[in-house]
Amino acid sequence: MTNKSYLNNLTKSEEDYLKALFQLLIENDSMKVGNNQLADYLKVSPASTNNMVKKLKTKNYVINEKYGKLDLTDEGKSIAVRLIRKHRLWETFLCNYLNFTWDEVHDVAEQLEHIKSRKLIDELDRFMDFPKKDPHGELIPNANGEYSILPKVTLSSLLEGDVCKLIAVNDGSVNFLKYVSEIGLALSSEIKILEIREFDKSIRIQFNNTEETVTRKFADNVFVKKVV
Amino acid sequence: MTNKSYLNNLTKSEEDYLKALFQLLIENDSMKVGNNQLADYLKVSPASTNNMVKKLKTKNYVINEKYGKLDLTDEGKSIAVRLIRKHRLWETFLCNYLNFTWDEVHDVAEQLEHIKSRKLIDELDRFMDFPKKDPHGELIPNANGEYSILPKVTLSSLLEGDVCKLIAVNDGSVNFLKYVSEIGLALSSEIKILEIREFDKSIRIQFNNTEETVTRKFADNVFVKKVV
DNA sequence: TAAAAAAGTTAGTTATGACTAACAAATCTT
DNA sequence: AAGATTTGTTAGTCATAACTAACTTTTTTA
Repeated sequence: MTNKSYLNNLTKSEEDYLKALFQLLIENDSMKVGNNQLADYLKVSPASTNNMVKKLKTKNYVINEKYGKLDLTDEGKSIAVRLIRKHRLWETFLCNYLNFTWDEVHDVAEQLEHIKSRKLIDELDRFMDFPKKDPHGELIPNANGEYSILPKVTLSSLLEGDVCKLIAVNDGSVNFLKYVSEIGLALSSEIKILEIREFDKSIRIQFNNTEETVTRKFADNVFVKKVV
Repeated sequence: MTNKSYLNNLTKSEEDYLKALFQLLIENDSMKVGNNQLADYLKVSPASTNNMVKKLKTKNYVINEKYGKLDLTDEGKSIAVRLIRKHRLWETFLCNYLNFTWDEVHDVAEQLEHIKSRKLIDELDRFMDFPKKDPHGELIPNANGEYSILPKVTLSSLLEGDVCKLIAVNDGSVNFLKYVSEIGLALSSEIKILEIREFDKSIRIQFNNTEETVTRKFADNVFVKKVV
């Protein structure tokens, strides 16, 4: 048996930790995720995290030596990817069929991703005709757990005069997502960098015949593909 | 504020107890549901039930005096009805859109009914164009919690020569549901009672140009509307 | 109606997964 | 390299919700 992770019966908490660790590992380019960092991310005390890490270590999902950094086993990764698949498929369903907006989907998808049924998620995938991307532009892992990661070029990494296309946004903050829609940005919008102000690194951009000034922090959460 | 029950934050367990009690009260014609009966139904020890009943009493969902029978407050009923609404809408979705069969839906719907989002369930309802009945023939409460109960005439209560239409089946047992589909019965099937055998109360029935003998126990779980 | 059975309750235990407080190890800083 | 800071660990507590075992009340039935 190569991979039976989809029939493991993990608690909601265990799943949350595995997914969080997976996402931190990606954000940090697979290097050095610490216990407290994970605690922070999950808004939980370091002691709780330490406990859970021990548990997940005995279950062979997490690799960690005392006072050392955290990593996931292949099993652990596989579970995390399945959770991300479920999360993104549900988000897609909520947006495309149930009239949810960008900023409303996250909380509900957090609940739905813990529903245990292989058939449910694979049928949902089929029902939507195997979507490739979720409403935030993130790639959806397929039923075999194959997972590609979008190369994350932030808007803030570009230079004056560059032109790019919005391919994804960070879905961590409801307020950010609302803001993005309010100013009229959407996936695939073409954005031109007009000016980067030295003083506060704020950026004047142009899109859809509009001009707008955004902060550096904003631009850090917008992922783009350079066009020119 | 007349009714805000949909924003109460109950645990999965609390919800399970309320729904179970509601269903037992209906089965027993609203009379005399006991602690141990509830324990039995939920496959849990009487001590656990006793504990939870106390908790739900202080929260004003359950009515019960020491050594007395159990009942639900209006609040309690309202929560239970919302759970039943969610359960039946999800079952309908799974059957009609995700290729689930009769016997596969129950377990997944048990999980889905605990997802907390008013918008999710109301939009799902709209998406399916406000279905009236779930795949087992049971009525789906509407968004205002209005709930009608099917008059439950069992197949076993009819007499020789009667003709009836199958309107619902008990969804408690996977094996029963599989059996129903296997012999070719479905909602709206017209059934004629050919003979009731005195010896073991087994019943010879005719439907779709087939004849079949079913047991009394089987007939107890098939709900019909008398036609002739 | 008194004994037996059934139903309900209480007390005490367990597992999960949070928490705080106190402590230990590792890493910065100068 | 020593002290300070950050990071990680341990011990002990709490709430939830299950359990068993022992006990009490109610109901049945002989």
